[in-house]
Amino acid sequence: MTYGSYIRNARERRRARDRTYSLRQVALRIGVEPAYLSKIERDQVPPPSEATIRRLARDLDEDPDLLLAMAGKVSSDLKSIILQRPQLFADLLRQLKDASDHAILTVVREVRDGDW
Amino acid sequence: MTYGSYIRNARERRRARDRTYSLRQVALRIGVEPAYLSKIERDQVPPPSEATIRRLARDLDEDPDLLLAMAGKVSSDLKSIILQRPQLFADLLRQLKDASDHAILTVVREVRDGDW
DNA sequence: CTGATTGTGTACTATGTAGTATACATGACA
DNA sequence: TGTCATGTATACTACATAGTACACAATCAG
Repeated sequence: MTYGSYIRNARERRRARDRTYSLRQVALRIGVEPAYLSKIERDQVPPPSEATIRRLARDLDEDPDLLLAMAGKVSSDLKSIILQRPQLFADLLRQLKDASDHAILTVVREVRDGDW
Repeated sequence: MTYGSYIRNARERRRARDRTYSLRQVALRIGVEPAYLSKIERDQVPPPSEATIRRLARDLDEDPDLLLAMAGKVSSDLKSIILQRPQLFADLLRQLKDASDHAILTVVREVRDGDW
């Protein structure tokens, strides 16, 4: 599923319960022109900026990291974490590239619970 | 140290041993105009594209991840690793944000040696 | 001392990013 | 049945990115 159609789906689902989730009203709340949001939802323009994606995620109650990923973007806070120690994290990520989800989750838990 | 001055330093060091590391000749080898490389080394322009940084890193035998980081960029291969599983890696990186270098290295080794 | 090489100043450009502004046709609904 | 909200088409824009092209003064090498 593309970025645009995912957004459209998410919005329409909410709209079924809450009429304030029309394209125009969402656009108004997140601070963009309706015409622009329309084009976004039909993939007629590239996905918007990180800031706009975040406002959209908040309004639609969606995971910002997921929405950003669908837009082909990595959250800027993750970028700056990597940029602090680029070689270390480069190694780590390349190691984990082909690991299973389960394996990564195990690492996450280990780090969270471990006594470093 | 800034991106530009780091490059200049690295190049001049090499040049002491190898006269083919003049600004002009490096520029020629990596495929940019000398005037542009000159501006890069004096931080008169923002750092070049990822592709150009990689060619520069190769020519100067420097670590591309480090050079990219100094340019404020995250390697596109790391990005695509994250984009495969954005939420998982987002959790992991945020967990490791304040971990010690030692702790991260331990994780790297664990993943490398562990039987997943 | 001269010819090549070096680094740099200045001007310009193409493409991408991230949108706005206005107008319009359609459908809901009171 | 008029008007109000909805989604969309079209045209335009400001700024950033990633450079090129050319000229010029200094310097090094034979």
